Amino acid sequence: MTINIYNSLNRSKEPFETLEPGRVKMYVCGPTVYDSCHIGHARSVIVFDVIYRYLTAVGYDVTYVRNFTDIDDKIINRSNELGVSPESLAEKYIDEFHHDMDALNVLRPTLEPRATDHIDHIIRIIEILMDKKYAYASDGDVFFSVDLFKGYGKLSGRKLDDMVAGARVDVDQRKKNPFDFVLWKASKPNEPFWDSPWGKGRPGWHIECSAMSEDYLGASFDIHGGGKDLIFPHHENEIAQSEAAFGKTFVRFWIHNGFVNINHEKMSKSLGNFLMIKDIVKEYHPEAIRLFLLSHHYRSPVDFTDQAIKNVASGLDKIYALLDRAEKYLGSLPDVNSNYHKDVIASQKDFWVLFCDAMNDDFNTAQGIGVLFDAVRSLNRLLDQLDQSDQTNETDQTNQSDDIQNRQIIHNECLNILKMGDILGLLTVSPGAYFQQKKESVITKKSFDAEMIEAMIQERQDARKAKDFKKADEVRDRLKEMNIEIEDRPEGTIWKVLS
RNA sequence: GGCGGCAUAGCCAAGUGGUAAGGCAACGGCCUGCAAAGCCGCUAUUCUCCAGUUCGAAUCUGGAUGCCGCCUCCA
Repeated sequence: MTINIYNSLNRSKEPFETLEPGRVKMYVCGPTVYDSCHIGHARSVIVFDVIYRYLTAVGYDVTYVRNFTDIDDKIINRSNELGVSPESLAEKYIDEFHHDMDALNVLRPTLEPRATDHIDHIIRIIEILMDKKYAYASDGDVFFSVDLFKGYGKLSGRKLDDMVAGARVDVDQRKKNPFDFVLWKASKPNEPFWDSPWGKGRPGWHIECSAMSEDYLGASFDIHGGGKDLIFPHHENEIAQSEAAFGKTFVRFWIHNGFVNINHEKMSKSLGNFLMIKDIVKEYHPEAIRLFLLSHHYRSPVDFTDQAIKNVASGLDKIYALLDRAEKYLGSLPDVNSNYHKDVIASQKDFWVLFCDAMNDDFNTAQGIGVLFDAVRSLNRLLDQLDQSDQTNETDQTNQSDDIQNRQIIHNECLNILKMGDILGLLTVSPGAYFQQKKESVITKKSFDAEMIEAMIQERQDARKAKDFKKADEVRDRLKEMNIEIEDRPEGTIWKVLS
């Protein structure tokens, strides 16, 4: 089995090979903790969450590091505005980040280091760069000299000569080249600072990632990820610093996710259209948000609209409804938490293998979700057939052995579906809990009374028994207006909330 | 100005040389008192347009048009 990954460094898909057999070392740029997380953060975090889950599931021992940038101009500015310390501001948003991501079923990485815990390490790397003459100091600031690093521009495809210096920003006159960037920044009065050989100051933005990745993963590691916007200058500068300091290839595979638009527009401060995670999880099921984000390839842009996510939510209902059917047939659903990576190599092309084929092709979750729905349809079809034969056949010996066989098939197919869900971070609750949760949310939101709904359903049942179908249909129409749909099942009438 | 990306049905979206997955929506059928759910069928002779390479192109090349991102310590 080979996983092909699109490597931003070479702009092509390449077979994934690790530095150490069976081990993956992965670093993903985490948030600067000065504000609440929005849907764009969610996408990045979820994309790499799925990559982490998949690599682990197929048997890799993955060390996944995702940092917090907890010292930075934006944090300082914000804390000044609010009159709180930068530390407490960072702490607050780290808590909120965890809270949001937990709500979205995101697994915690192996390590979540913070920049401020690595100041000594940062200073050491800057000293190495000073010794090697890649860096120069000026008035307490330290800059990296891009002209001296031969590979500068190799990730972003930029050539220093082609770039218009200072096209959009004033050039700092102390820089030897306008694209030189800050490694260490002298602190102004009333700003947080650490002592350094160049005076009191704080790290530049890019150097922290070089320090933390080296600390936990070494000077050379397998995967580095982040949003597309980080390619230049952040990741370009990380490469320059790390490779200049340590003399080794920094990262083998660079993975960058695309952006989220809101109603065809970029999220921006001026438009005021930032969609915060804490707000959308109130409106939509967290798994609907995941399914929505993962139904697009991770490198493509995603356009978030109410209609789009509602459509996806209908699809999620469909999967849970199937699981509900299967659970009733089997008595209980298979346990997906059992160790399953060993059976990845299947003798035939079952849905799990097809799903893995999709994932192996640059983590193509959109295609994988297609396979998931194929599996759902296939299992529904089988259950339909069994329902029909139940009605026509009497029990005899052959039926009993068929029954055992059918249960086995349904169990396996169901397990495949749950395994796919496990990789995508979906289908993590029981079908009963899922539909119950939807009911409760509509009851709370619209202040409906569950007992009232039950009473209406009973009213309709009574009317049906009396063959008063006109009245029965009226009751059903009234429920429909309340966004509630009923289903007459063999075991009784149930109701559910429309997405 | 430099660099990069995208354009596939009513909508969303896979597919990167071998004859168009999947979801949502619509319509027809089975089922049902009628519905709903589920299943079956139907829905792009065709992938923005033009030219080229090829036995063969949504996929490769050149050009046109449209949209978007980065070059601002924005995921």
